[in-house]
Amino acid sequence: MAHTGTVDRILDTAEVLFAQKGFAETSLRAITSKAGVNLAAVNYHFGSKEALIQAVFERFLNPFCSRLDGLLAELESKPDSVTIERLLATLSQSAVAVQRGEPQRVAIFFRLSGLAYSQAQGHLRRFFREHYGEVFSRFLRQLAVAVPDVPPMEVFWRVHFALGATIFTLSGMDPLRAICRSDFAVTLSPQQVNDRLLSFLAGGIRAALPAS
Amino acid sequence: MAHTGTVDRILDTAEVLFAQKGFAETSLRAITSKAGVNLAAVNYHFGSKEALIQAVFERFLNPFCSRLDGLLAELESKPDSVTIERLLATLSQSAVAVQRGEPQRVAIFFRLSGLAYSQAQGHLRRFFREHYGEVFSRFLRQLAVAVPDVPPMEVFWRVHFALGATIFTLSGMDPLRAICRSDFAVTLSPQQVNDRLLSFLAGGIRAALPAS
DNA sequence: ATACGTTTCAAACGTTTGTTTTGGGGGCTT
DNA sequence: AAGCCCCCAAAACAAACGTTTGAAACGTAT
Repeated sequence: MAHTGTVDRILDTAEVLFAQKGFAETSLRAITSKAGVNLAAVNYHFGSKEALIQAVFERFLNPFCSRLDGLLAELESKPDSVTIERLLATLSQSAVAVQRGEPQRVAIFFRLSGLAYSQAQGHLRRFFREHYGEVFSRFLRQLAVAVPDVPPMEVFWRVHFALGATIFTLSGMDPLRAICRSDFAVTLSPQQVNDRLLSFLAGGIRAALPAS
Repeated sequence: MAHTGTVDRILDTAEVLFAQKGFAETSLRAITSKAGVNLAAVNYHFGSKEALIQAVFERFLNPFCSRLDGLLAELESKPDSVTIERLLATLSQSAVAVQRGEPQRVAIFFRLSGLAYSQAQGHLRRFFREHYGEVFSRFLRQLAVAVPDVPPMEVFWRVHFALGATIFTLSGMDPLRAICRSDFAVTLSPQQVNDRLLSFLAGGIRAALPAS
């Protein structure tokens, strides 16, 4: 860990602080002082705070999406074995693969995604859709194949329901685990929480359609 | 609408602006100028910006929770007819009941809740738990009765999964409906989205437990 | 050793933020 | 009328923000 460059030290620190407190609530001074670099380094290397935020996302989403894209291409070659569980596992696997070392990196990633979604900053939503919209559509098409008895539009909505549950859960993973420990005297690992989430999502996606 | 007091004009405006842009991103000057009141009025009537945020939530959550509490008390008297669908409908009904007039008020409410959750600031989370934790526990107990084959701890987790899906969906209700309209040429009403969400949640809560 | 492009640094810039101050009007009661 | 209390308004306050500046330090190639 010693002797990493200024750019990476800024990204490492910003990623954690953004996830902890949000974008507007995290000042460049807090980032640079904790990272041990000069205040002006952010504007020098990234141009602006907004560009730094996007750089944090890119460092995560680029390897995640390329990995996911590759796995989805594999699945497309054998379409009869595509199930909800396998698709969700593919997502989970892609997220885990890009966290080099720290296991809590996935939680940070989803927490940031939740922030990006809730803070309806126009620039971030555009950024997401332009850069990663295609992979998302690909995943959506695969999922529609996996549940042929659910119309595509219903799949669309249910994927967003599932996305919300996922982001929300992984955003508040640690506080929720603490509540679970104090209320039920049971300490779940993040992996166990993940398993529970996945079965919930699969049940929701497969649920009976509402009587229209 | 004419001639409302200064306090209510501040609350009405703050509620909308907070939901649109977040707490930190909304300045007191933006609120007061749009509300047509003096800048100092916020600190005079509420004491601080933080207190204003809490006041916005209280105006929503107090009637909502008292209404929900009454409906839950009714349900407790006849415990054999308690189902997931009825409990979820009770929630939905309580939310709709406290929106006097504007139907979009519920969306604002959930959007604010999502913001409060994602901005993991201690003061809001404490505030939520202290003021409304008991009603939430009551709802949780009722739900555990409705699904006797799901252990209470699993119910706890699934409720939070459902909460995430709900907050996320109602937070981004309008953008999601726009995407649905452009991708599928179908315009869903908020009520129709709500129906779809409820069946998704019921399916998730009832899903098969993960093979531990 | 000199020159050059790149990176770092301390300092300051102009804005915007939440909050406080000061003073001036109504509407009461005594 | 005088005193009191609640509310409003304009101005000023100190602090924090993102950003910019100009010079110093760096490594490297000529």
